[in-house]
Amino acid sequence: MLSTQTSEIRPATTTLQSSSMEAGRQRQGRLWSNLKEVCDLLHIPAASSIANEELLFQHVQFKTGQRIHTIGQPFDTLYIVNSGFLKTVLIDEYGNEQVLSFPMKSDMLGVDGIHTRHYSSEAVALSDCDLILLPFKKLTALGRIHLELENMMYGVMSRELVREQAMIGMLGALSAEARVARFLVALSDRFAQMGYSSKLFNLRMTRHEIGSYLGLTLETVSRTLSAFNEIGLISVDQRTIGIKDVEALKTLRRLPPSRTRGKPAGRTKASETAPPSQLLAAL
Amino acid sequence: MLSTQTSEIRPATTTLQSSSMEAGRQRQGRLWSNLKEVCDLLHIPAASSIANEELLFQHVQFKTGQRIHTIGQPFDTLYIVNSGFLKTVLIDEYGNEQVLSFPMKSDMLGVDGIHTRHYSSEAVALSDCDLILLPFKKLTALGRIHLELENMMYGVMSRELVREQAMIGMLGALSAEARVARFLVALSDRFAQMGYSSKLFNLRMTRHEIGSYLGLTLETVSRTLSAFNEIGLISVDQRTIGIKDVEALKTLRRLPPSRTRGKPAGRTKASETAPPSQLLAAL
DNA sequence: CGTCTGCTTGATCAGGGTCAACTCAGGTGG
DNA sequence: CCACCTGAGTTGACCCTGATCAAGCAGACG
Repeated sequence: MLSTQTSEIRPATTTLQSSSMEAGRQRQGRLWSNLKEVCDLLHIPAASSIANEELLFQHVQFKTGQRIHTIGQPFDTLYIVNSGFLKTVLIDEYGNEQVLSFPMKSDMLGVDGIHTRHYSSEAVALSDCDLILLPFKKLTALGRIHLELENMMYGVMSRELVREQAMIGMLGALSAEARVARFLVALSDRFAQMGYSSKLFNLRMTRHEIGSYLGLTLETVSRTLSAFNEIGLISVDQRTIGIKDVEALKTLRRLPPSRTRGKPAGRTKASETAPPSQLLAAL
Repeated sequence: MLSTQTSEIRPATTTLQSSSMEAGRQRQGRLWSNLKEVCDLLHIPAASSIANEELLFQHVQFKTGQRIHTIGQPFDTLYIVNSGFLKTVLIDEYGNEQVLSFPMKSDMLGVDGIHTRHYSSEAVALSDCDLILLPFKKLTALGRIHLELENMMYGVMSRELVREQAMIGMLGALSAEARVARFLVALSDRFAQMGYSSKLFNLRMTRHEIGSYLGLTLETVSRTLSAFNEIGLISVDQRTIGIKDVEALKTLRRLPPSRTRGKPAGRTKASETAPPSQLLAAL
């Protein structure tokens, strides 16, 4: 499913269209990347690191719907997304899914497995994907030699932590409209930084998955998108989203104008700057 | 602002009541711990590590209400809680607080600062605290020599990540009653593992802070505690909580019996096991 | 002794969840 | 090639959980 729009980079172990690859080489019919390429992908300097051709990391392809790892499975490798889109989910005691993230290019997967030595979440490909394998042991050993790598590791984990903190903040304090709005903005930014259009893009996930991610029902997501569409903030056509008014989406405030406030004594005096914007009064 | 309580780092150079300290030694009128003590505190083997007396980490005391670090402040050190209770908070664009965690003994603070080199959250002492300073640079350098330390670092960060994932799952899927119930169970477990009573303990935080942490209002928290009290799950007297029926608290299911479900095709067939328990019908 | 902060409890309201009907696109098989 | 089926998405009607507003109380503190 979704294969129509997936497209994306598909190294297909068979014919290797190196054109679509930013980096990589074949060996034994598989694709490999060296340390420098991995660093580039992660946006880290990789300064002194020699483009060591002996030090190669294997790529692996997953097709839409395939599981990268499951909950409880023994952990031993991290993954970097080279191309494609995924979701990570938690499964609760009743078998319900809770989406935790939508990893895409340059994101790292599997970090949650380090602690208990078993993955604590499940990762599934939402499109055909190309991932780079990073055997954890090997990686930490390397980190001791190439300090940029070590920094990268700490940095990536910290970044992930900050991301989740922001997520908690959002779930704890924002209205449904605000959540959806920020979700769209975040996606837009992400696509931009991957070199795609930030104004027009395709959602790789279902309304249900978005809802799970945002702590909402799929109906609410659908209704909210429709509402945004009606007031001209975006255009919606199935999975295709057009961003019309980023600023409005960014500043869209929670409807409950307070809560959890310590002292309204605005810390950043920027408090009252945001426009009143009862944009969604139309609802 | 708030300078009354800020004051930062106050190593209590004065009288040193070593009684309340589990480990540490004086030097220049300050308290220090060696690597082994730090490892013990974090529950990591610390096997080969020599009880290196040259390698000392400084303690710092904070009084109730003091700020350990603030958002945006340059990052250079991590903290381990040796004693006391804290909260970490995010401040949104309107000055509202969002509680992220309630760190206590053996928890690590400041990890979110690694990525951007600036703390992205604020930590405040909810009681008098004793923290151990871990200069990040020094720590990573040490990690390259003492591999247990390195492991510890990755482990702690991963653990924190898993904790936040669970938090996201909770905020995204559980009812108010279930959140409060799980919060109490988690606290109970935590106290137990610190050697305190798991059946009777004092909340170190206000209803408001609990509410913020759980994504609820203080009124809802208060009402829920009262309800638990009435049906005999717990006893409540101000900040003092007595746990009466842990099991009920643990299995207390979300009231909305579904949502976010992918396919009811129960993965773990344990789906229907939990008791129907409309425990709170009394509400 | 007045004030302030934390907590409890009640009354009211609405955001968003639930249930349900319907449309649409793609895939399948006769 | 088309009928049929399935899953995604949209939309409406209804209602419940939990937020909001408000009043009152108790302990801490100057």
